[in-house]
Amino acid sequence: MNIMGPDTSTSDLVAAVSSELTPTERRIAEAVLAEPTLLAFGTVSDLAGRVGTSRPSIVRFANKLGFDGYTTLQHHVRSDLSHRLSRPSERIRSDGKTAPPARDVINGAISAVLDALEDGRIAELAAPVVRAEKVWILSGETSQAGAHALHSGLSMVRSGVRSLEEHSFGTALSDAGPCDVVVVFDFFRYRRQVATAARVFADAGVTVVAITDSPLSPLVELADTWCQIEVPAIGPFDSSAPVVLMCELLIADVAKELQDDATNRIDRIEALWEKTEVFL
Amino acid sequence: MNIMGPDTSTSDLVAAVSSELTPTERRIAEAVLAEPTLLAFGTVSDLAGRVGTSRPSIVRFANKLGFDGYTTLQHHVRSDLSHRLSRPSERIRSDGKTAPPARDVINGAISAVLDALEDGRIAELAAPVVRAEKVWILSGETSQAGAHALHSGLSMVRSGVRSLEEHSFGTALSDAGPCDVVVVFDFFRYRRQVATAARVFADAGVTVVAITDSPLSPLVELADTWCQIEVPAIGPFDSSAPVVLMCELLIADVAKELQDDATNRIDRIEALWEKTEVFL
DNA sequence: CCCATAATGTTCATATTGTTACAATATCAC
DNA sequence: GTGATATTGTAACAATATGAACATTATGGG
Repeated sequence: MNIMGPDTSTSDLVAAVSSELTPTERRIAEAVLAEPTLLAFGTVSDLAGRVGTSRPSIVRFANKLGFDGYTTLQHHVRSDLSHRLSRPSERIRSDGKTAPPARDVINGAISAVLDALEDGRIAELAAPVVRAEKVWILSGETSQAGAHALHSGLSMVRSGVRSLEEHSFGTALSDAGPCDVVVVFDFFRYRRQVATAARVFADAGVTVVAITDSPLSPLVELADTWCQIEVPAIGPFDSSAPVVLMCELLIADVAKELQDDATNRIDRIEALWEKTEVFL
Repeated sequence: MNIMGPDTSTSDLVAAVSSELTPTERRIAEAVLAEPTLLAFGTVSDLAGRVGTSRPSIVRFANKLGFDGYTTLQHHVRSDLSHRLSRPSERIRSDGKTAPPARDVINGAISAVLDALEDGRIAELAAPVVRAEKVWILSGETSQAGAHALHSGLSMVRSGVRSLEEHSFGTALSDAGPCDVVVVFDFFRYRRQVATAARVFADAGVTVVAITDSPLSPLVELADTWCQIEVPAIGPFDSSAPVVLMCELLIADVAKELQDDATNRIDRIEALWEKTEVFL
């Protein structure tokens, strides 16, 4: 018998025993996780057919989850499902009700990013990054998440990507030239260091791509291209999710432009990973 | 055969023929409407027993609704139900012969995060982080963005937050004790290093909080609490935006729990920034 | 009241279900 | 290799499902 409560979801059920699953049982688990209604509606034969195994294997799977048969497991799943159906919070019907405001703000910001970068807008930002000899990344402390995402992603598709730590501005700057590009992040409470560093880059002839939250940002006047990002608040902090998303879209576009160069690079990295067995 | 489309709800179905229902059929209709899962889950006998009638009456009821048997009616109800059950993020895939637009996939994943962490779910994840003496953060190369966001955010609200770099596992591990918590990130192509390191933590009695993409993840069995995150693809890469968002929600909740401690800490950091004139 | 007809219940054939016991196969330590 | 063990598939069975033909009961107009 299963020790877990009556309201345990399918995922939790599977999770509890995920380590001791045999190969076929794992396939069964994957199937029922991918299509949750299979367990609730399907018969043993249905499942066996779907997974491509025999009926007893399905029953044994149910046993391993802690039930004394498929029927019992199905009962559990069904009661859990109808339980969720009756709860109003699980709005399966229409989203007509009041959605929590935080949710709207976040969704809005994400949508805004997708809107802003539709069509050719990403390309405008990506173009200099594609062409650049070296790509510098510059950010304040609060917008590091985006910078970090950009750095690691961009490194996958091209070489010469370098992040600027707050202290090493000086040494790094001496390497920068007019064929380079700097991507600068800064948001509302604009940081002096970032702004001044960006200016130095600009003066050195480096193309400046700015990611910021307002046309009034000090970065905008320095920038050759720039992009506005809405920064929603999550609790006491600013969310970097929109920035991260933007960076990822940018990376994808750069990869697309670089075409073979990028894929070759990715393939090499992948091959290296395979060889050193980093994956399970 | 029924003339209505495949997505007609149960209520519409009975409404269409409500005028020509016999008394017992009407009772059946009432029962079915009162408890929608009856049709989806129950057998003919179940329903007959519930309504207090004979099995053939149920079949005839199905016929009157326009189906050629109970089985067909049940299929209809089930497909309608599973359609409604599937969250918007999944609905996209099911519709798709054409590849779903990136926008929807991303929005879906973001919504899924917000759904998954509704109610008290975040609190469950946050609680150990609040209580912990030290908080370790562990992640593979591809999920660094989330780890980074968590590290920098969490450092704002509490002390003793430490990230694990891939090389310094050994030294760091010797410091970890049973009062600590480790937050582990890993997604689909699960990395050997992360899994083994997590295991070492778990064996040392450290509370393991896992952020991963499937209950079948190797992290789940080690975890005391875990959280499932959908990882959408952006171009050739996986997006970390959902993970980042999740981390930020987590941080906000930890901050809320720590209340005064956190605000004091934030104030001190802010004051320091002011004094060193980091802002413009 | 009586009959025609609608409504419902009973019985049964057939198919399919879930389950168990057993055989075959693959896996792995030695 | 070889034997022990774990994993999966096959065959058999009792129980149950559905749907159809038939029997029964209720209903309402003449």
